[in-house]
Amino acid sequence: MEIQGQFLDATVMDFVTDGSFLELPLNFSAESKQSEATSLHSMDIRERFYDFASIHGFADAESKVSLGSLGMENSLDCSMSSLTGRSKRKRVITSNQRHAANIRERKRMFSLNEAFDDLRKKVPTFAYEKRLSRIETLRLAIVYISFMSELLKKNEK
DNA sequence: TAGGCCATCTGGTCCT
DNA sequence: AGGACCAGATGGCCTA
Repeated sequence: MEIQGQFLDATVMDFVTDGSFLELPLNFSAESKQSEATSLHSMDIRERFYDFASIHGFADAESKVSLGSLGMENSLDCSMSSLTGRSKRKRVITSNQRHAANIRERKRMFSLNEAFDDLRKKVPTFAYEKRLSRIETLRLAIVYISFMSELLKKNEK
């Protein structure tokens, strides 16, 4: 099943980019048509995924506000230590250890990005001239999974 | 030029 | 104690 590179139009991208779908109910269905604009939006997405699914033959076509801006930086460490009941311990670290930690962090971020690349390949997109950012990838994946779950439920009936 | 995205460094906390 | 994880800061690159 070759999904990559065909399915993302500008409307979907806008949706994914602005993140407003996060406010949508997970179970968006044709039966529970809400009058809200958000539900219309979700219907649009859902129909587009249906189109995509039927094109590819696996569905029947019918069928962080920053803490800084809130002035919360200083309260963070007190709250953390008070929550955990631990006193802050100052960790002494040599420059060699710092260097080693930096390398480990780079490796960690590298594997995180590999995972994002894998996810990008799984998420249906148009042959979009611009690759999905990490946040767009996550958001689109959420939409896609919701759509597929819905599809599965429908096919079970 | 501003804003978005990303890589990297860094220090703090969590976990083994 | 030390590695993993996390989030903030910073700087570079790219695009509208």
